[in-house]
This record gives sequence, C-alpha cells and structure tokens, in this order.
Amino acid sequence: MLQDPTTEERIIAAAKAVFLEKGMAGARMQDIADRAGINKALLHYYFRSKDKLFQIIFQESIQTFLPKIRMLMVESTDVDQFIRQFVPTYMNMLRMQPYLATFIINEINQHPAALWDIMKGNEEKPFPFEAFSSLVEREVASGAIRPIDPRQLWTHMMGLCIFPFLARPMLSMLLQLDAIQFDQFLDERREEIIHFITTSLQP
Amino acid sequence: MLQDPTTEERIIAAAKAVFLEKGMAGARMQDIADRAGINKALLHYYFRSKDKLFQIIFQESIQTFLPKIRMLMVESTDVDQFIRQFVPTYMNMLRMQPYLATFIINEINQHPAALWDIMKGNEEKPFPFEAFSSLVEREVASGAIRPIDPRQLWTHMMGLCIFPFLARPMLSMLLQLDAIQFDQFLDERREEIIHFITTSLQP
DNA sequence: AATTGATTTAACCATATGGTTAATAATATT
DNA sequence: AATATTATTAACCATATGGTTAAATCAATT
Repeated sequence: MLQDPTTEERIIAAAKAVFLEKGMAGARMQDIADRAGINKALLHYYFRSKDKLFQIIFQESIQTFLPKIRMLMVESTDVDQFIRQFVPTYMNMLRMQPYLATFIINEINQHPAALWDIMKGNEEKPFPFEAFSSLVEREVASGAIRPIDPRQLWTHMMGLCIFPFLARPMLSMLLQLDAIQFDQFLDERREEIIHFITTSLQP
Repeated sequence: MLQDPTTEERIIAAAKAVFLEKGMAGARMQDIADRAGINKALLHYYFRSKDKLFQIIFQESIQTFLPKIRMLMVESTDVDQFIRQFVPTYMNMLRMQPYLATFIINEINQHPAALWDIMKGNEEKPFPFEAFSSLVEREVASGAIRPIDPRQLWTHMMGLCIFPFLARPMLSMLLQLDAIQFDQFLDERREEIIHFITTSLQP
C-alpha cells in the first residue's frame, strides 16, 4: 500500500521519536541517525543542523493540535458542545502521541520565543481565543452557565485533559496503576472530565 | 542575621537553580560552579559527580511538597476541608518555586525509577493515598458528595493546580498575559478552583 | 613557628557531540 | 556508454563537557 518511506521521511520520523522522548537538550544526532538507519553525515546533508531539524519537528508537533483547537473554537455554537467535542478529541490525540504534550510544553518553557515565531508565521490567527471567550461570555450573560472567567475555564479544560499525560509516570506510581489500568483510567477520565466541567458550570 | 552560607550551601543553592531551570540534561556543571562562585574542581570535591548532585537536588525537591501532601491526607477529616487546604497550600508553594513542578515531572518522566527509590527509602508511606481515597468514599456513601472515583478527583485537583505552572509561558502567550496579569490570574485561580471543584462535587 | 589537615585552584584529560570533508556508490541525463 | 547529479559513507575536526591531578592556600593544632 504505502510506498517505502524516503530517507527524508525516515529521518523526520526518527527525529520526531527522539526529540519527543528526550527533548532538544537530551536528543542526540547520532541517535536520530541510528534510528533512521543512516549515517550522521547524511543527517546533516538533509537537515543542516540539529537546530534546523528541531525547528521542523517542533513546528510539526504544534501543527498536530493547534488547527484542531482552532476549528473547534471557531465552529462551536455553544459551550456544552465545545466541551463535549474538545475533551475526547484532545485526549485521543494525546493518547496516540503520549510524549507530545510534555515535549511541546517543555520546549516552550526553554525557548518561549519559538512559539511566538510560529504564531506570527501564520496568516490567520492560529489561536482565536476570542471566539471561545465570547461564546462563554454570551452564555454567562444569558444565564446558561454560571459566571466564570473564560481564561480560567480554558485553563481548567487544558489542565484536566493534559495533566495525566504530563504526569503519567508519577501518577501511575502514586496510584499504583500498571499500563493497562492506566489506559482504563484514561478511558474513564474522558466522561468524568465532561461530567466534572458541565456540572460545575450549571448556573 | 543569617550566617554567611558555607561553600556547600552555596553549591546546593546554585545546583538547585540550574537543575530546576534546565533539567538534568540541560544543566552544566560549569554553570553551577560559576553560580556558586567557585571552581569546577571544587564542585567535584564536594559532590563527586553530576549524578550525585542531581540526586540530592531531586530528593530535596520532592521533599518540598510530598510531606505537606502527606500531612493533609492523613489529617483531613472531610473532603471539603481537604480541598480548601490543599489548593492554596499547593499553589502558594508552586508560586514560590515556579520551576519545581516542571522539574519534578520531567525528571520522573526521564528516570521513573528515581521516584521509586525515594518512596521505598522512607519508613512510613510518603504518599498515603488510601487516606484520601477512603475519605472520598465515605462521603460518597453518606451522600455528602456525588459518586466519583477518588483517583479521578485527585488527578483533577493536581491538574487544575499544577497545569498553569507547567504551561505558564504557553498560557501567557495564548491568553496574552504579561507577568503581572499572569500573577493576578493565578491569584484569582485559587478561589476559582475551589469553587469549581466543590460545585461539581455537590450530590 | 612548624606541622598537619582541609579547602581551593589552574591546568589537564578523555570522551561525547555537533558538524565537515573528501571520496564512493547510485541514479539520472545526454 | 559516458557524463553529470544526487545520495551515502568513512574518516575527521573543533569544541563542550564531566571529571581528575597536583600544587597552592588557608585554618586549625601542636
């Protein structure tokens, strides 16, 4: 079905794996080369430097989720619907790329400018928070939900969804969950979060 | 008032600053030495290796917050009280050491065994989750709060409190908050989280 | 003052790591 | 088939980095 991946594709895949797992500081070009089954020189032949390669992976990683959030923000017509779409979409994505959240957050912490570059690179606003914000404010005004700062609500949602992925090893130790149990914990968590948020928003 | 710090103390302080900010992989022994105002050789004279020094900082960091959680878990008599104590205690601590959460979570992700070592090193259970667990279950049974999995509730609390510190640069960019505004956001967040959780727990 | 032991430093060392070069193999072009 | 272009490699190079050594300085002890 799928073509054999080109060398460039193999490098990107390898780089993604290594960078996401180890971060910029911990990643080694030799590791990436090994994983791609090539020579280190060839790695530099395709991507001039570690930094260049990193930029690409970082950008791609952010593009994995920002567009989805953007779409939900722009297209949602009410808060309840937004939550019911956001939570499972987001958690399923993180489920498939468990290192994604940790990677992005860490690298933004180390080089805050990197995110800014991406944001301004795009033509349309990649993160139209105002859409979400006015949605919430409208429903607060109409009495559909209790008064709440949209920024706080947004942070609630992000935190509830992302945290278990960021802190997975810690949580699975503290709660004494093996891999299977933890996956089940995450499964149950989707509904629990939706219930948790919507309940708390009742006026 | 305070004695001049000893060389050893200066090293520990410097190491804490550098490790917390850059992580094990990103930290440089030379940086630590510079920050402590000493020679790199002296650094190794006091603490044999980077690894040894790291262990100490890591352990100390965990001891910053685990005992507090432990105390709250053991001493709390009802869920509402626990929440009202936990949230501000925890957030104030993170406020004073903004890199703490990121550091601990990252290093546990990179070397999960490290936490385990600390846990078994202690005599009494450093994290008596059962105390919290049975507290919640009791109140669920008595109808004081709605049915909820204690592990989920615990993860809610952690996530809501910690996430803004983990993702601070990202959030302050997305929400367009400068340093002062972000601090105020955190201030408001304490009450908001307590309200958010207690509301959602109403039966 | 002389001696001893702890503290501190300058100068090194070995290895890891990002990156380069020059030659070779493979592929496309004429 | 000959030639040019692209892809790939082995062998290097320069620097960064964790760590060591031997000498010097300082502080206590006799």
